[in-house]
Amino acid sequence: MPSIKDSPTELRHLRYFLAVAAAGNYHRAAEALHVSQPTLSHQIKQLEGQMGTPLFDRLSRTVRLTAAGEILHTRAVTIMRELDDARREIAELQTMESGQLRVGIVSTVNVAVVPEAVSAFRNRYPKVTVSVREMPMESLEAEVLAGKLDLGISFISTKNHPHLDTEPLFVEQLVAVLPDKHPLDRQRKILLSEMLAQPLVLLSHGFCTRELVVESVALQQLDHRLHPAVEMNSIEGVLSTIRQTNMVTLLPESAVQWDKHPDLRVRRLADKPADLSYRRVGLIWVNGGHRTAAARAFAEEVRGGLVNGKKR
Amino acid sequence: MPSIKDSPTELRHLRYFLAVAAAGNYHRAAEALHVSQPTLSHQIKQLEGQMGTPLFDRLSRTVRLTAAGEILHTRAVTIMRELDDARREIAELQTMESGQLRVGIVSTVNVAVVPEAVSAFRNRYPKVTVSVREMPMESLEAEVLAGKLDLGISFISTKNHPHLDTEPLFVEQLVAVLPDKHPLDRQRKILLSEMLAQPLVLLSHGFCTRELVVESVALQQLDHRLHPAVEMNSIEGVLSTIRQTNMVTLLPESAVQWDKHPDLRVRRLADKPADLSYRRVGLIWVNGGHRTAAARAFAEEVRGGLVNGKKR
DNA sequence: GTCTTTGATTGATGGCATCTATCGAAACGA
DNA sequence: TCGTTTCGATAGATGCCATCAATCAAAGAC
Repeated sequence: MPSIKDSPTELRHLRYFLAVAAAGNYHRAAEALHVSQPTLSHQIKQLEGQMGTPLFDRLSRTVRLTAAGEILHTRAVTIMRELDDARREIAELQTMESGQLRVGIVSTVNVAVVPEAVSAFRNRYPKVTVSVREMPMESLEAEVLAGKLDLGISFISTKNHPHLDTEPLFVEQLVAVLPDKHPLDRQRKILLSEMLAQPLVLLSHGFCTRELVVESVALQQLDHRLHPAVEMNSIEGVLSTIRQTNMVTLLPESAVQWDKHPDLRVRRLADKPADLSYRRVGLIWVNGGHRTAAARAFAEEVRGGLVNGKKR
Repeated sequence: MPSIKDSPTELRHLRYFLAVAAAGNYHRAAEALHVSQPTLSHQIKQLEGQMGTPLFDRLSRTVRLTAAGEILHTRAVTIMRELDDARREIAELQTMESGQLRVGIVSTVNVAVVPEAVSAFRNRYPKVTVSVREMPMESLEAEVLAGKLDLGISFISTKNHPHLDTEPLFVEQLVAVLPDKHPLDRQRKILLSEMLAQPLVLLSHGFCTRELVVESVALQQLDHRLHPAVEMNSIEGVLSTIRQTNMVTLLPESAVQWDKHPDLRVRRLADKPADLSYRRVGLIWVNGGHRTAAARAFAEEVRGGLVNGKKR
């Protein structure tokens, strides 16, 4: 099969064309381009063939653009500038002199880890636009997969989507929260079963932290059914209620900035770790995908905000 | 010398890149491009190397643009459109669906030849902008040479600029112009010397038609010195003066639309042609230059307006 | 006139885009 | 769970074509 090759226009043609137009002279243009003059002649002739008309008037001592040449010249200049711009823009993306970072998180990590990381990241890379969106774990996975998020911080487990790479950050486990001078606080150890025997204030169903409590109970196969005395749909509400009613609650450790509540007592449960439900919180990346420089830097900030897998 | 080749970006890379982005799949893109899939892989990898970052995320069943890929994509689309536009614009120039025609003329040809040609040209190619500038012969030559005019209509002689190609159109020679019932009109023949014996109305010095008269006198080596009775600086003025004073004048034949002046008598001089100065009027092109389609078409109109080298 | 400078032409060469063939991974279907 | 299919990546061979050196022809410059 005699392949009909008509050698399409290449950027090389335009580069040579622009050089000749600038030099007004094949020899000097060839010199500037570090190619031989016959090469230039050949390529320009080829370009003229592709355009269907001469681009230069070969006068005795100089060459000059024809009308068609003028048209191509303005276009070629634009084309070269576009390509340069693309290169510069991409380079800026890598050095994070521009670009955006889109992070999706589940609400519990928004208390300390993420705000700190965002702050540090913004200080270091002020030109990068940061978007942090709090959302349910499922949407988060979907958006990371769809490329709408550069990075996710979510719960990770063995049954995460196979196209997602995960990296554990810390373990989120239940702590007992007691008002000051509560009787349980006098014990050296507090067990989950002891907490469940108390009148409890819990978050409403649907909150993922509430589900964590449910799972913990199920894990211990306690015959207690979970009977919260009060249900509320905000963490702050739960905490205020505890203060004023002398009741207690169970919350994930990282869901609250405890130092803002010095009047409350926070105690780890003394059950064996295996007996406690907990969730690993971690980074979520697309499996084969390119990790944005900004996303990588942000992940580093998040890791840096944690020591030995615990906050601070 | 081991030449350090870093294979610059070519349009081929962008074409392949766009095809992959559009297809979301190397194999289908390769099919659409009529190249093999390994070729695509190789070229895209090369482009990614040039950009310094991956452009596609290779996911399991599909490929997707990275952030850098998105940036390059918008630029590449622009680049391809620019090139297409250039091609289309140049094609329009050739088919005269656009463009401009810049003609320079000496004033004598502006009477009949040029207006007719302009009219015919505009009817045939209404999309082409026509610019006709009347100017002295010297400026005209300079501007044609400088590429500021596509075509000139001027006097031509052996001593025209060596970088100008000329094509004779017609010969402009002196005619005697007499008012009705002037005594000279009764003669079968009128000689230049007889005209010079009359009281003459002539154009002022500086008009090229006046110089033609001077040259004619010099050519015949008549000892007459040229003593015009009246000098005027407009042809219409000369003609009006003749009507009212019964004087006569000498003018180039093609400088006046004689049918607009039925009351005047126009007589060729009966001298041997060699004795008469005359000017060949013709087209002037730049020597090695590209002749614009519009200019060629206009030249054809001019030629068509003349028969046997005479008007009409 | 001679010498220089211009772009065009010619024929040879090697770099690189392209091919075929193959691999390995992953998704899908039974 | 095991083929089967569908991805993209890789390896080695091939041939087109950009490139070069050498040369030519024309036209200024002196």
